[in-house]
Amino acid sequence: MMCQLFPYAEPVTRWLEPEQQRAWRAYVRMQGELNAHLSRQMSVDSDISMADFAVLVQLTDTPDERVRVLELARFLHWEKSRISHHVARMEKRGLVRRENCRSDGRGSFVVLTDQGRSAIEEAAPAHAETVNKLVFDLLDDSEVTALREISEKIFTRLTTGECAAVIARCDADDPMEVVPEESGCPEA
Amino acid sequence: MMCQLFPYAEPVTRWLEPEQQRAWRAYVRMQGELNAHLSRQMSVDSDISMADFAVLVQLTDTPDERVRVLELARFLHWEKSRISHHVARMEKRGLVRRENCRSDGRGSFVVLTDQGRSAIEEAAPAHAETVNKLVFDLLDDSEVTALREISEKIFTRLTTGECAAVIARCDADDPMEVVPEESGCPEA
DNA sequence: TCGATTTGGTTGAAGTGTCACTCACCCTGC
DNA sequence: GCAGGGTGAGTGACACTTCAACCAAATCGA
Repeated sequence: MMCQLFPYAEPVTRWLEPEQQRAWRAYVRMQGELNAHLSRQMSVDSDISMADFAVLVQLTDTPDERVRVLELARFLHWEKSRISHHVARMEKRGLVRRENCRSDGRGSFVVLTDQGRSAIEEAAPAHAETVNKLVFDLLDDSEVTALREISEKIFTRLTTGECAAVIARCDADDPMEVVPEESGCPEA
Repeated sequence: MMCQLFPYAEPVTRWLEPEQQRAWRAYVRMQGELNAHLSRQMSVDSDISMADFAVLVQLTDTPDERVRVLELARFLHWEKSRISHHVARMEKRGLVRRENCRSDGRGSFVVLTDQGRSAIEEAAPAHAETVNKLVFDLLDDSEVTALREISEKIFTRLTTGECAAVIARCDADDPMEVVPEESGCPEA
């Protein structure tokens, strides 16, 4: 459809209804504030960032603690250049290390270092505690379920059909894994 | 499960329960993807960013389309240096203009320009349409309400008591929240 | 009245994310 | 084999965010 911007071109914009408007404003502000708070808390409790944490979680979730760069990008839904830059910075700090892939000359692995492992082991408990304090201590079971369902709906919308096509980044194999994973371990 | 990363340490970390875990992962991924999509769409539909949009919304919401710099920071929950830098960039692009405050020699106003006004008028309908398409078309009334309530709870938690104090940035007079003083001054 | 402190705002440097581009390698059809 | 296209990954430039330091005007306190 064409969202026309010109008054004479029959705008017919679908603005938000009042309750939607309230919900949207509330969500946007909460989300911004929560992100800010989680990052800040993470860097207070440890010397890694949320982004570092996300990378490290993926690595520790992998049996041999090594992941191909693009696979990392797909897991995290990051652009490959972002991964590349970020891994370079993490490597400089000793959290990970790169290794060549023998079976594919183009590829390379990101490998967890001892320092990286201890970094995430230090950060994870505090992060989980923060998430509990800021989110789950406030929500009853039905709200937790609602949060999950709403999030899944929107996420699915974003990663299927036209939206996914627009993204068209690294979504080669995204099976929309709603992996229960059932562990209680920290997350990304 | 071997999630006890500090088996010998007594802190007894509160990990997330399985359903919380699922909800959290879903939320985090949704939120990241939604942000990315909204930004991308905004810059496709117009030549401004989400940050520009936020600033312009505040300006158009104000009767005389001029706001003091720090007031802007408080509304948006941004740091003042962020506002300062961002306004500088927007000024360079002609979206806003600075003006000295005559009643307070230190202060300055950010003023909407014609170009800024037409920029937001161009961007707003498409943005509303995007939000509808990605969010509200998928949710029924009870879900919208749930989203608002959950968001408000978390936001309130973030902006009251110890959390707010930790932030301690520009929260002088935020109309939204009443910060109870009783929490003392948590420097840790 | 005058120094001390607070407040409004800017600046510079460093870390981060994105875009567009490049390079090297892999694979397929011929 | 080998040309051409696809894929894995890195790079540089630029936009954005944060932090700490700074400046000048305003205000406070004795």
